[in-house]
Amino acid sequence: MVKSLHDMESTLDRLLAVSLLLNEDATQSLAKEGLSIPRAQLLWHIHHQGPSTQRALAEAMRVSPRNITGLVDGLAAAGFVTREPHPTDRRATLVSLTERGTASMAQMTRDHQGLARLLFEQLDDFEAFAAGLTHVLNQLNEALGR
Amino acid sequence: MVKSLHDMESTLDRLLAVSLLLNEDATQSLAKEGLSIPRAQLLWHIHHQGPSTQRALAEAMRVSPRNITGLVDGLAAAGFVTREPHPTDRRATLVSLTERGTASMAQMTRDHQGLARLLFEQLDDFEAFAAGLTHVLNQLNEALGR
DNA sequence: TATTGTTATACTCTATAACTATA
DNA sequence: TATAGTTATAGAGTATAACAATA
Repeated sequence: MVKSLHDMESTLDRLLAVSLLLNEDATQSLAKEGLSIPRAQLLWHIHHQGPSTQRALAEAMRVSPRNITGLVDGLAAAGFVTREPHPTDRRATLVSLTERGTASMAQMTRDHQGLARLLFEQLDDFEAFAAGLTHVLNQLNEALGR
Repeated sequence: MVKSLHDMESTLDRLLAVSLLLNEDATQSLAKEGLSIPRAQLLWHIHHQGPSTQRALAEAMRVSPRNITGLVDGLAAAGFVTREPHPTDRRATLVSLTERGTASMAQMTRDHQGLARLLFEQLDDFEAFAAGLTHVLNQLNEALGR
C-alpha cells in the first residue's frame, strides 16, 4: 500500500485533533479540582521528585523563575503546597505538597489510568500503534533538537 | 501479546509528549512569522471559509465574541487581515485576509506538508498507526460528548 | 561575584457584563 | 426585542529587568 502525501496530511490532522482534545479533557478534569494544566504540572513534578526549590521547578518546567513565583503563590493560597525554608541555603525555599496536594496527585494517577484504558483497551493493533507513536516522538525530538 | 495497564499508561505518556512537542513546534514556527496559535487558527478559518463575520469566527473557534475582537485587532495591526463593512448588515464586519495573510496561509500549508512527511514518511506500519489514531480520536470524542 | 526569589511592568489569551448601533 | 461588536474590567500564564538577601 502506497502512502500518499494526502494520507499523511490527514493523519497529521487527526493527530492534531487528538492533541487538542487531550488538552480540553485535561483542562476540564483539572478545573473540577481547582487546578490548571501549569499548576498540575508543577504539583506532578514535586510529587515525583520530592520537595523542590523554585529554581529547580523553573528548569524542569522550562519557564521563568518569576512564573514559578506566581504558580506557587496560587497553589499555596489554594492549599495544595507550602513554602518551607531550605535547610542549608537561606536564599532558597522548598515547595512541598500538602495533604490536599498529595490527594490531588493520587486522583491524577487514577485519571491517567482511566484515560489509558479508555483510549487503548479496545484497540486491536496496540503494538503497531505504540511503535508508530515512538517513531513520531523520535522524529519530533530530533526536529526540535533534543 | 497481552496489553498491560503499564504498557497503556506509558503509551499515553508518549502520546502526551507528542502533543506537547507539536504545540511547541507550532508555537516556534508561527512566532517566526509574527503569529500565535490562536491568531493562526483564526487566519486558517478565513483561508478556508472565506471572509467571515466576527460572530462566525467566535462560533468556529469556540471562544467569546470579545476574544475575537482582540485577535482581529492584533491581526489587523500587523497587516494580516482587514475589517470590511458587511454588504447587507451594517452591524456586522467581514474579516478578510490581506496579501500578507494569504501568503502566511500558503506557508502554513507547506509547513503542514513538511511536518506530515517528517513524521510519517519513514514510518513502516503507517496503516496500523493511522487506524489506531482513528480509534483514539473516536474514543476521545465520545468521552467528551461530541 | 553569582544565585534565589521577589517587585515592577507588560503582553497575550481568556471571560463576563454593560452598552451602542443596527436589525 | 434580538443581534453584532465594542468598552470596561478581571484573571491566568507568560516574559524581561531591576533589586534584595544570601552564598
